[in-house]
Amino acid sequence: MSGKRGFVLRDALENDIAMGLLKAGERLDEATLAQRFGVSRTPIREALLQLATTGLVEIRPHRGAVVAQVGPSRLMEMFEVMAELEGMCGRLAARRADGSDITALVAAQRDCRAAAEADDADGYYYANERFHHAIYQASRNGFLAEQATLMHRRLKPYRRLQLRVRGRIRTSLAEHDGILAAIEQGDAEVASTLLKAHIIIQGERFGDLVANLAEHTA
Amino acid sequence: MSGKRGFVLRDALENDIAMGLLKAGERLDEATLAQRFGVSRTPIREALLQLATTGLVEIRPHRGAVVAQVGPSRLMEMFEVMAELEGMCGRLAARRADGSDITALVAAQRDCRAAAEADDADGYYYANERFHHAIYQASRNGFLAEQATLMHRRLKPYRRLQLRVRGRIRTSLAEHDGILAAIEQGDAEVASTLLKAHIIIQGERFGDLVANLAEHTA
DNA sequence: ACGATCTATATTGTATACAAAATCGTTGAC
DNA sequence: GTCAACGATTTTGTATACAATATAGATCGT
Repeated sequence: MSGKRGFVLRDALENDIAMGLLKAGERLDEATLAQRFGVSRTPIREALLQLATTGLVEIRPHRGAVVAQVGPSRLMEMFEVMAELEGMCGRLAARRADGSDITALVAAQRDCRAAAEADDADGYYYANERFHHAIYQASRNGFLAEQATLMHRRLKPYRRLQLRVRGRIRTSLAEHDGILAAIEQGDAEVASTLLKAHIIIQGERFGDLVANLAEHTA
Repeated sequence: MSGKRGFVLRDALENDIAMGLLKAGERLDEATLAQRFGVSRTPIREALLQLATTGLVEIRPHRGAVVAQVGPSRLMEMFEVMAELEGMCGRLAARRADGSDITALVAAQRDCRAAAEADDADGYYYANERFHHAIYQASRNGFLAEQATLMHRRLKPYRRLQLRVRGRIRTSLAEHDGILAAIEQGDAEVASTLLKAHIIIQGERFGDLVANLAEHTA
């Protein structure tokens, strides 16, 4: 009863968390999940274990798994680290990017602009993802690219929310222009600084969002 | 037949890899490991999965797990990232460290000096570990501290080897002095720069070691 | 009536049984 | 004699069965 082998389950759960289908703090019952995906508990447990290792869920011994609670302060910490990693990618990219890297970056930024002008939030989301991934690649440090991609995935759920913030897309696009220019010109420190700011701003914006939300629900 | 629950197995395997008991590229047979630890395959599989997620072993579908092959170039990439993370820890520590953080740092450095003067390589290894961990803590970014600790663990096997290099301990100790001073004085950029260099040098030294080894075996 | 302890239930953790896939050895053809 | 294809064996992947622990409910005592 399954072609659902390996990484598929993990991705599915990851996506459900990213999409908000599984809310933070929610219990992840193995039997229920097993039934829902039509597999036994074993592969479910393996998927949960992987998600726990990457920090998306928390497993307490004999007490089951829950979607990881990431409070605002923890989230800020994560964005702080992400900013540093992206800054590093940018710095290395400025030094090491070759023709094909630049081509990919320019193409991604073109898509970003198109989506922005069409007011297509989802489209911008994906184009933005490609843009950043292109920077990771351009760093010419495969390990760094992997780490950055992992972090990116972990922050996905929170990033997604705050793209809806009014005017954010336009600002983001402008920031991309600056970053792209710095990388093209090989200006490592500027590229790093701009990228760091680009990410940190997202964290701060998210902080505002959370504060707002807390106010409304309180 | 077991109080070996949870993280114990993972730690044991991790340690075996770090100690070189399990060589890079070596196959990790589930049945054999199960017998060796006196447990069934299930917890072994869980441990391997976790190690795979952190990158210490590689699992190829239906083809079993092997200790991850880290070539010299890959290793350099990892040290490059580690250097950036440590640099970040240092920068934040210089800004945010409080009295207890400084106390821990000074104590760790005292132990380092004692071990160095006694020519105790193992002792220095552990004191050095405490010193760096103290910096992670002092960054006052819990997430960053976790990430840095994880990276540290991943590089453990390689770090250990190159501490034997002649004169490295003395140099390392001197570098610690500079780093400690910068953090105490709150000089964020100096702390960051010194720490980055401190780590990168290790990567380069290891590069020399590998080159030397390759020469001898070729 | 409130609280604590003991028991029943449910859920996680581990072991075993079974299925699917890959490896290795053998056999057969050219 | 070499290479390829087939089959036997080994090993991974999944399901189920069993054991251990935590949770919740009920009973008893104060």
